[in-house]
Amino acid sequence: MEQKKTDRRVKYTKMVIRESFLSLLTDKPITQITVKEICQKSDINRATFYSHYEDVYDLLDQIENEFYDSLMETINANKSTLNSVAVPNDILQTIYKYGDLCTVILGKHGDKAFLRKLINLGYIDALSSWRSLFPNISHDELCLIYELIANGCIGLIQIWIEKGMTEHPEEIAEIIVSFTIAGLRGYNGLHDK
Amino acid sequence: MEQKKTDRRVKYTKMVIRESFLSLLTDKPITQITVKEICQKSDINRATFYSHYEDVYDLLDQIENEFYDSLMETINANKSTLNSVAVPNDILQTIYKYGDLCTVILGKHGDKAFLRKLINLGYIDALSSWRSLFPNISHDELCLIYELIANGCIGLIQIWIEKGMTEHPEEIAEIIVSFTIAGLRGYNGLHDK
DNA sequence: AAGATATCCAACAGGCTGTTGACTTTTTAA
DNA sequence: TTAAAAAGTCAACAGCCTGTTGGATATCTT
Repeated sequence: MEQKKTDRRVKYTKMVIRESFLSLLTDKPITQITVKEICQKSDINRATFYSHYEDVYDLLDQIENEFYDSLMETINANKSTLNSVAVPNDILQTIYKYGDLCTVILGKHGDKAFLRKLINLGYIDALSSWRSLFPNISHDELCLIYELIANGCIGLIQIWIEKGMTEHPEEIAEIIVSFTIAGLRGYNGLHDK
Repeated sequence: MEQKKTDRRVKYTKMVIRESFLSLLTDKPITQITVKEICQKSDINRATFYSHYEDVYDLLDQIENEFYDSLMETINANKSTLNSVAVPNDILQTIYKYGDLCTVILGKHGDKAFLRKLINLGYIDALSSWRSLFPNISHDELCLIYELIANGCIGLIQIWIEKGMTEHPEEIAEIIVSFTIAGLRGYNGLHDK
C-alpha cells in the first residue's frame, strides 16, 4: 500500500507500539490509555511515538484501516456471488480469521463506531433488496428497521466475540439473515399515517 | 429519596452545574468535557464542584440514576397490565416525556451503556415469554437473538431521538414489538447442533 | 566507510486534576 | 437577633500527561 518499509527500526518500532497498545486495550478502554503508558510498555521514547502517530486515536485508526482494507478485498473478491448472506458472511468470516485482533478492537473495549462502519458495508445492498422484496413496508419504516438490525448485529457480534467466537461465523450470519428476513416478512407495523 | 435539600445554595449550585454539563454534552462527548469547563460555564468554583461530585462521570451518574428511578416508578405502576408491549411502551413513553433530558443523555453523545440498562428492564420478561412462545428455538439462540434485539432497540431509539422524536413513542414500541415477534415466529435458524 | 535516517534524551510550557487552608457569605436555629 | 453551622470563594500546590524541540547517539543502507 505505502512505500516498502525497508528500515527495520521503523518496522520494529511500529510493531512494538502496536502490540503494547492492543495489549492495553484488552484491559481498559482507549480513553484511559496514555501515550506515555504505551511508550513505557514498549520501551520506546515518547518523541518516537509522536514521529509515527498523532495520538492514540490515530494509532487505532491505522490498525482499523488496515483491517478494513483486507475486509474490502474479501468482499470485492466475492462480489460475484450475489445473495443476501454473502456480505454478512464475508464480514463474519474475516472477523473470525483475524480473531485475535478483532477480539481487542471489536470486543469489550472495542470501537462500536468501527464495527458500525463494517456493518454498513451491507447497507445499500440490504436496503435496496428489502425495498423490492417488501414493497408494503414504507421507506421510513424500512430505514428504522435497518437501524434496528444494524445495531443489533453490532451487539450480537460483540457478544459472539466476547464469548470467544465459539459458534462458527456462518452460524452467526445465518441467525442474522434468518431472523431479519422472517421479521420483515411477518412485519405488520404502523397501519395508517 | 435523600434528605430534604433545604439549603437553596446547594440547590442552586447543583442546578447550574447540571445545566452547564448537559449543555456541554449537547455539543461534545463526555470524554472531552472537563471539570474546569463546567465550572467556568456555571460560574462556580472548582472546589465547590468537588464538594458535590467526584468527577464528571459521577455527575452524569447522578443525573442518570434520577431518570432511572422515575422510569422504574412508571413501570412498577403499570406492572398490572401484563402484555408484551407494556414495558417497551413505558420506556419509550418515559423517554418521550423527558425529551429534553433524554435527547442529551441518550442522544448523539449519549451513554449507550445507560440506554442498555434501560432496555434490560424488559430482559427477564421478554426472554421468559419468548421461551414459552417459541419452544422450538434453543436457549442459546434465544439469548443471541435477545442480544440482537436489545442492541437494535438501542440504535433505533437513538436514531428516533436524533431525528427529534417525530414519531409517537407508541409507534416506535410497535415497530420493535411487531418486528421482534415476526422475526421469532418465522425464525428458522441453526438446524442441527 | 559515509551519509542518511531513526531513535533517544532531557527539558520546556501548557493544561487539567484533586486537595488544602484561610476567608466570606448565607442559612438555620436557639 | 445573633451565633454557630454550612456552603461557597479564592489562591496556591504538587502531580500527571501532552506535544514539541534541539542536539547527541545509534542503526541502517548503499
